[in-house]
Amino acid sequence: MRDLPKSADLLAWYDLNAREMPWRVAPKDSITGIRADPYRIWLSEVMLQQTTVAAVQAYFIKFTTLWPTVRDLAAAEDADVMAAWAGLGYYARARNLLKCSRSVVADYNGIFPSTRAELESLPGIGPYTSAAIASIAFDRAEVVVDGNVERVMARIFAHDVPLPEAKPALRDFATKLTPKKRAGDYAQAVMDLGATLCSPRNPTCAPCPWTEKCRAHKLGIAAELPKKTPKKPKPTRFGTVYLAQREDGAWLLEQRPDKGLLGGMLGWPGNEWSEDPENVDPPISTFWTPLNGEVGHTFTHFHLKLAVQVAQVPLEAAPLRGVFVDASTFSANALPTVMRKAFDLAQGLRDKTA
DNA sequence: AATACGTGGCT
DNA sequence: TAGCCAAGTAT
Repeated sequence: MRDLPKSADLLAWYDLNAREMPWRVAPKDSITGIRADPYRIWLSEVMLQQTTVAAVQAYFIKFTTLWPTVRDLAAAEDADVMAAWAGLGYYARARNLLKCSRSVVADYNGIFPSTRAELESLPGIGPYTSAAIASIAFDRAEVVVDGNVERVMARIFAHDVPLPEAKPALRDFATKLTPKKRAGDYAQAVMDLGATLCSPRNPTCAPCPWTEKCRAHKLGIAAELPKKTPKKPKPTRFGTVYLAQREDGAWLLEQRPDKGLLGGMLGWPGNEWSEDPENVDPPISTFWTPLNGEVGHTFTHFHLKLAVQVAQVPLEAAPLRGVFVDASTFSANALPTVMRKAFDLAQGLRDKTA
């Protein structure tokens, strides 16, 4: 492969244009040997999995304020961590966050391991996150491959094999370009590039430090790459949730099983969501009022239309399922978004998808 | 290897 | 606006 782009050119761009983030060390500090806190890098990288920087910021501040160190997080109540994660999505990440923090405390004396292999053996840390932590927090020369890197490589090398088939080839390209020195800054530089200039829809090639070396730009096909195999259409599933409020204001909620959709999160009792749902007994025997409208929500692999029923129940009411959560303790913000939407609908708040 | 797993923003 | 997309991992 001739005329490869130079990592030094990208690093020079990064030194001037690095985006500020609460978990980041500025390039000038990184150059002088100041390293980011592995705990904060790990936490941010897990939060950033399939999630935008903009969405992560507030959660990161909240988590590091509540739990400044991995020991603090490991000692936290599961329910508090799940509630703090509510709204961020992919809840297995929060469950694995707890498992990982406890493993770091129990097996590594509260000190994050620095090698890629050790990191990847921890819950919730895969090939991308292990390489990101090892390079960014520990200055190891690991090859970091995420969606940004794949897109940038596909364009630089005008590689038109569709994803995911192209993954091995794109990783090989990334390996060729990754420098031994400042690998962490380089990784963050490619990701910044992908998030700003080399964006998915309308890449802004003029200011890119690698334009001249970019084969896709030369061919005028940057915006067409990477190719992707078409996705399957999402089916629509239907369901019903039951919102019961006791006379004293307490709400009837249920903790969902650890496995599966919204696993480990609090939610309203209801039936199983499917294309052809079966009826289920309401969680309390009482007079239920079906609400007008419905909650519309789209998950990764299906659309959901959710009917909502509400009831007021007396103090002595005994639920068949779930537990009453005190009005003083309850916060709709501790619910996953789809459940919060149902609450909002019951409160008469306007739901744009209803 | 293919599928399950959230959400909000952008076009 | 309906679909696409984001710093992936687990199974």
